[in-house]
Amino acid sequence: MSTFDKESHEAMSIIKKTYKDQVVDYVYQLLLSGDLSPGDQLKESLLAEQMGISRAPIREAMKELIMNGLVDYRPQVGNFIPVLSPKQIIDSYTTRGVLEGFAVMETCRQFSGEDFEKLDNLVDEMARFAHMSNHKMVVQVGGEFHDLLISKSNNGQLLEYTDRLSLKLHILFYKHWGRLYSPEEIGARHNKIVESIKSQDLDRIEKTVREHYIETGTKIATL
Amino acid sequence: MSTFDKESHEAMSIIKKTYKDQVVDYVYQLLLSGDLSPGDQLKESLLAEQMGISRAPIREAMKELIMNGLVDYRPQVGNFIPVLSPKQIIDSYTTRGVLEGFAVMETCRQFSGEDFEKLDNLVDEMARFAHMSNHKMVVQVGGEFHDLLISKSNNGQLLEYTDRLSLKLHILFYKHWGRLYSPEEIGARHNKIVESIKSQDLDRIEKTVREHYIETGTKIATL
DNA sequence: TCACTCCTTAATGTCGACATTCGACAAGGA
DNA sequence: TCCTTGTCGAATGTCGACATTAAGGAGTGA
Repeated sequence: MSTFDKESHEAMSIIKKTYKDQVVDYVYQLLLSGDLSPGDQLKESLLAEQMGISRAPIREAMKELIMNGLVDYRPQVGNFIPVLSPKQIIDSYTTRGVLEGFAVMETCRQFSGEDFEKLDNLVDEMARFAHMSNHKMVVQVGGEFHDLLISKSNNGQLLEYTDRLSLKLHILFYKHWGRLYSPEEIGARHNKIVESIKSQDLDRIEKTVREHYIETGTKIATL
Repeated sequence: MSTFDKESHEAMSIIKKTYKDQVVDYVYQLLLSGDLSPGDQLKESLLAEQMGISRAPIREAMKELIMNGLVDYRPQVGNFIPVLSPKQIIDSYTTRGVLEGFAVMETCRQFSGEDFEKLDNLVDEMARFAHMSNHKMVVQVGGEFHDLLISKSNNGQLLEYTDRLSLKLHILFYKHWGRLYSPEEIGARHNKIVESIKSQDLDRIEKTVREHYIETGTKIATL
């Protein structure tokens, strides 16, 4: 039907409508490209000038970035890209491990044979891309892996927090993810998670996922 | 010294400075007093008129309320007090239980004899106030109890989320807390937590705190 | 009666200008 | 030298007005 076509067309072309959303994406790009580094200040006037808009939508975007932990706000002073201490890095990853560990544990019985097949394939892909030093694809496939892990949970509150955390950690540290572990280690570490789910041992699952993230955080914190 | 006196005086008198903070507090009061109920819309123009200020600080305040989960934002439509379904209530309490359960478990060895004395006293107080049907004090002492429980944790990321969750749940449901359980049940439920910490059994501690909150959420969800 | 279109209304989204406040640096005195 | 004080610049905080858009009702046709 034409109605559907129209809707899907709109969905494709007008994904970003308000200036606020464009600003958020712009800042994400600045961070991912390295043009913006921890400690840098985001000056509203400067951003407004660069994007050819007023400060109002800039301020709106700042609030969203603050909510997602990608900007530190100091009243009457300004907005800064956060500089995470080693402990703060570990804390963030630990919290993510606590939340996702619970999510996976709680939903472990919903994983089908097809799901396990997908998970195994994703692990293989990660190891293969790691062997080819294609760090970008390692990160992408790793994202799919973790998305599938928590996809069974329908705890909206928990997913809200895990989404925020994974976004924050992705933006701030994705550059390191591909080089943290050897291809063999990457495969082994993620296989460990899949195996724990297959075991249906609740405590083991939760502990495995938790330690996976704590290990990752500890490693990043020591870079 | 006069320097100290001056600082403490300032800290006492100039707590609320910006209009934004005043708006946030104003909305909290509206919620706590019942003048604002789930489903109600917060119209920027109306709030601005009521407080004699412009819409700019109102919008700033909305962002903070959204971040804390006390306002639902619908683009181009407005800001609404969230209407939580029974499942959403349970999800929120479950998530709080997961986070605080981990926090308490991880710090259980730091509780001193003095801490346990305080915890026991707080439980007694709660039961006593419950017997007197002083629901307000039950809630307040309960807050002190839970604050002490997580006070040992220095995981900033985890505390950030637990603070947001406890604030949200307090604002939305504090009215019910005093009447959920009998005085005996209140004492028993909280004693169970203290006893688990005394046992130093990590799994038991985490499980106890978790179930404490899931139970509470389930009970509130059925009201 | 029902469905569709148009229009009005009221809310949010954005703008440019002004007010306020923090931080740094320079000047002065113990 | 160190501490205090005053000034200045630059950034955020706030304002009132205008632009844009979503929701609901009036009106028309079958």
